[in-house]
Amino acid sequence: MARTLQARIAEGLWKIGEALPTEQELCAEFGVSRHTTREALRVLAEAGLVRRRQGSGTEVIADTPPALYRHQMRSLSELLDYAADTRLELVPAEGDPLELAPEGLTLAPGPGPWLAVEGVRRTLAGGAINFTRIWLPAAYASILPEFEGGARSVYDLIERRFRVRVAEVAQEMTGATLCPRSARALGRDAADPAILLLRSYLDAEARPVLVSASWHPADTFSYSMRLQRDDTAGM
Amino acid sequence: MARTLQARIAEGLWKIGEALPTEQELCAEFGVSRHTTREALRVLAEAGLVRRRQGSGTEVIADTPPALYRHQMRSLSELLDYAADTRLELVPAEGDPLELAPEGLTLAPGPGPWLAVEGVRRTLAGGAINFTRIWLPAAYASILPEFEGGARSVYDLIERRFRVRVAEVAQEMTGATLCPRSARALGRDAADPAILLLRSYLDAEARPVLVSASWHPADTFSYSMRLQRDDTAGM
DNA sequence: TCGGCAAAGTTGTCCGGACATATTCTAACG
DNA sequence: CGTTAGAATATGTCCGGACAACTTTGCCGA
Repeated sequence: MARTLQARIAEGLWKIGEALPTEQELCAEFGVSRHTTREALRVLAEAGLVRRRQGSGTEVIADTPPALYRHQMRSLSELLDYAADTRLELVPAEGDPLELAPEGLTLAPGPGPWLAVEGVRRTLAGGAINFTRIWLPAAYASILPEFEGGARSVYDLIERRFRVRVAEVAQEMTGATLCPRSARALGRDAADPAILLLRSYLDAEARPVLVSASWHPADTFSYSMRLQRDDTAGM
Repeated sequence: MARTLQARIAEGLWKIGEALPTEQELCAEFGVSRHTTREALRVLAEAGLVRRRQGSGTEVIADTPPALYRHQMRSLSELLDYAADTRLELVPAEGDPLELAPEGLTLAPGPGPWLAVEGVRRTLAGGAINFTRIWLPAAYASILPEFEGGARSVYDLIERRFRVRVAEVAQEMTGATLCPRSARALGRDAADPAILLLRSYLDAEARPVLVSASWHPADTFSYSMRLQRDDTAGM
């Protein structure tokens, strides 16, 4: 039954934004109980094709199942293979925070001014991994003294102290060269090739909670991920 | 009820690998109908905490909900921002396929020999994006004449022709330099910095369907992704 | 001892009903 | 004409039951 309904949606019998027949009408058409109809609609909702609202009805929100491949991880520390045993020591960045942003990074003018801090992420043995610069709303500045660079990350600390919640992370990698500042911090040449990794941590309303940039020397950069195919259960 | 059961699993009342009480026993303990019990177990199964098997019972497979953050995409072409308007022309690679594998890429000895093909991916305007080398089991060689480099990708073609299904993609990016072969193809210097992207397309039994490596000049490399937090529905 | 078969146990699917809750519509009232 | 209270409508949650499908177990016969 779910397959039949999906086929109908796919061929446009009900278009996106339109309402599906009510549960009772579907029961009558297919000659099944409400339980069976609800199960079919549940599958469609889980596949992201319809949205159900109590009292209002069932609306089509997509005509093809989205998200065929997914990459999932327990925590953001798995985003890069930052082993848990790395340290980051942060100091205030010199200069205008907005001027320090690399090309490609736009700091949306938030409710208040931005604050920039920076430092080198190292293994416990002391080897440099990257040079990181973090921008955060100045309202969150009070967490910085608490940050020891150990287990917790800056965004995690902000989430706990300020009752905000990161809902989405946008990440971009580009090829670049080390800028003078990062080259100095890493003990390398400013012209050395590097991978620049930009990240924006956004809350549910897409307001930035934290923005970061990290420069990785190209010869030590590594990133891996596994994507699993999602067989839109039940259909 | 689902929350209660999850709490019990989290505190180790039932350990990973053990069986939960049967539906009937849970009904008796909570004083609810089987319908309600099944709904709670369904939520746990959806969260990835238990696995249910008809006739056998319900087994604990994790004590904390996995996958807090997920990255999902409609198709693998979104893996890299290969706009749809790129072309890849492949020719057989010279030499022993196994010898051509870059460091870090292991070609598992499959049921038969490997075949290697290679080429340059370009925009329709002709600009070079990367140099790609693809290894595939020689049994799939017959699809190569069909590959025009247009809309379809090689793995898609193999899926359609040979009734195999890619279940998982493992991807790794590392900093590197262009090798002599790729430098020649791209018209650059072999010492130029590059990002080497290795991908393995695996079927459900983790057998490789296709393996690829692509060398991207660092100054034109770009990759972006968005991760969404997943609030383990219903709990 | 081993294989096969039946029985018991467990989850999957389906039925029909009842009430709760959220939304939308409508008609009466100010 | 605008507002509001209530009715109608829709989905959410729950009950109790029946049978099907699959797995495991144990008994029995070869």
